[in-house]
Amino acid sequence: MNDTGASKTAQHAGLGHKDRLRLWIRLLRASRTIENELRLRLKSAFDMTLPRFDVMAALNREPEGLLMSDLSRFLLVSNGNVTVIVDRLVTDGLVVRSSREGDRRTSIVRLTDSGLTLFRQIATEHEKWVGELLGGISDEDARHLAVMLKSFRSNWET
Amino acid sequence: MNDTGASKTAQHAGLGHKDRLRLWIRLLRASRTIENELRLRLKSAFDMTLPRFDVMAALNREPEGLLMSDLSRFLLVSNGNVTVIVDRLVTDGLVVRSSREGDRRTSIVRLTDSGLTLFRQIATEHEKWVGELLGGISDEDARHLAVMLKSFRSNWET
DNA sequence: CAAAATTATTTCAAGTATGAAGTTTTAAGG
DNA sequence: CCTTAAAACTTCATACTTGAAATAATTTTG
Repeated sequence: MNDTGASKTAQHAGLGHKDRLRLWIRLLRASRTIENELRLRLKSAFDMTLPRFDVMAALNREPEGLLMSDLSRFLLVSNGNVTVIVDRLVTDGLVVRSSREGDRRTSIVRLTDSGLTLFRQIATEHEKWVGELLGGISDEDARHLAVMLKSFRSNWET
Repeated sequence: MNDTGASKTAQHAGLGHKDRLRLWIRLLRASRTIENELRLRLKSAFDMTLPRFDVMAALNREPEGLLMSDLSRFLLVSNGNVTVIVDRLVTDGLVVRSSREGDRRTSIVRLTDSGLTLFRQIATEHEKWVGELLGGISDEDARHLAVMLKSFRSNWET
């Protein structure tokens, strides 16, 4: 089972790289698989796209609203991207931009009432879907995984 | 540490859903973070995009070449998408479509010599980057994670 | 305070991405 | 055979995404 026995502490370059590469590929495939399935279901059940739902979910967490740059940072997508998605949600009446006292560069983005209503409907189903899609992972593993994924970031983000 | 004690076998609906949702969000954030960083580095070091590199990596695994539909299935992206990316790689001389005896609908896609040379250069760096970005995860955790992520899929893919 | 730097956002070109519709070719049924 | 169905792609309209450049407002500095 053990190879050289040096693997566990092989920080001195290159040895664990193959394992990490395999892990990255699996991580990517898992997240693409889930994302594809969620996209399909959102489309067919609610005529909603994933990026729009993501923005609504972020706004739902902050009843006070968020700046465009907050959305960009939180969702890990570019500024220009957020602009387009929010524009579309505004057109659909699900979201509003309200101007802010003291800083005319920014505007705060909030869910409208109908946006909130719709979000809650979708979120209920969405949560079930995720529960189902990740159902093959035990509760214990799920928690373990979540902890690992939470902490990995701080190690290289100077 | 334990709450009710019923969590481990709570298959009867709804209970683990919140945990799974959190896990999904972390999974998505982790993979977006890594993807964003890799995209940046590929661009600045090799003027290469991630989708093109993904196609080249898939082709590298199969010296015999792959059908368009094989690429689509393996990379989990649509047919139309693969067409565009491969078109671009052909234009750049990194890949060729060669027609096939016996079935004129299909063509086999392969790396060219220069495609293979370039891929190997990039892959070396790419592997280091991934090793670095996932370096915060111990070897043991990395293996554990990889196993979990490999098997989760079969549970709902009827 | 005025100039310079910073911050927040939008605009734009280029590149992905999907899913549906269309084309060409092959396989299956009769 | 010849029609029908199926398979493998490509094309197209629409939507998302990035990163760079442009705009506008605020803050910092000399």
